[in-house]
Amino acid sequence: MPASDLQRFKADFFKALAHPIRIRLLELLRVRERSVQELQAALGLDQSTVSQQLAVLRAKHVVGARKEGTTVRYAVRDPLVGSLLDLARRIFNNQLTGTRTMLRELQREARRPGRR
Amino acid sequence: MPASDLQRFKADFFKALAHPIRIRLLELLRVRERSVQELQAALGLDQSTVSQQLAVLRAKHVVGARKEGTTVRYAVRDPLVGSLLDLARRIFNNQLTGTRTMLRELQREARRPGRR
DNA sequence: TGACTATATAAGAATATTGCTATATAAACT
DNA sequence: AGTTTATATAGCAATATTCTTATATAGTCA
Repeated sequence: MPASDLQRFKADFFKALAHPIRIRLLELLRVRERSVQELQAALGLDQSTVSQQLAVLRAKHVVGARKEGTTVRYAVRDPLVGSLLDLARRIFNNQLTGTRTMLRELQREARRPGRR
Repeated sequence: MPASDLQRFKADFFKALAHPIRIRLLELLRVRERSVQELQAALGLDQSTVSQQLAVLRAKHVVGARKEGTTVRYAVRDPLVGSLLDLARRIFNNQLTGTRTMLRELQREARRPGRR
């Protein structure tokens, strides 16, 4: 596999996570397996939307589906995906903290103008 | 911040990683700070392309830029991004292993047909 | 078989991202 | 001031993703 293929593969994986609905689906699925109905109800979205976004996650092998009678249960395929989301959460937290800090800093500057 | 905004924020972060060139940039930058020129040379891409993709990473606050005379040096803003890439690498590895295993399994089935 | 339920997929307009090429800005140097 | 070097951005066609609505499939049960 040429290196460029590998980068494309990696990019595709991140692309799978790059949608608000898919993030919410994964945050539910990382806890436990769930049927499409459950997901649909939990997110207040219509069936088609949920099914489509699950299809994207399935195509990238992030989740797996298990058919049971007429319902299909989805689950995260690799528990490391959960860790990835946790790590991402820590990064977001740093970013937001940075932003808030910067805002506070800006306000401080405004209160003592020209002090540099 | 409503929950949906947060999910959009998270999705945007992953979107920043969802491009082969940006992955390669980050893999270089996680080692150390680099100028646009260095990145350009290392990846064999033209100036405009590199600058554009860096702009995407900058917009999502994944990297930061530091101007030094006429050159601009980029760096990853949060070292956790490096950890994230490592974790992602482990996930890819599991996936590919799975694929290879499946391929091997398929071949095994072909050799003993109808054995189910 | 027919109706019902759960899920998947198709089709196409709306929107966003990419890839190119050209141009702009800004610092340093003559 | 004019030129060179490093970087950024604009403009726009090509491509990919998303959203919405409609339809298809497949299992279950009367």
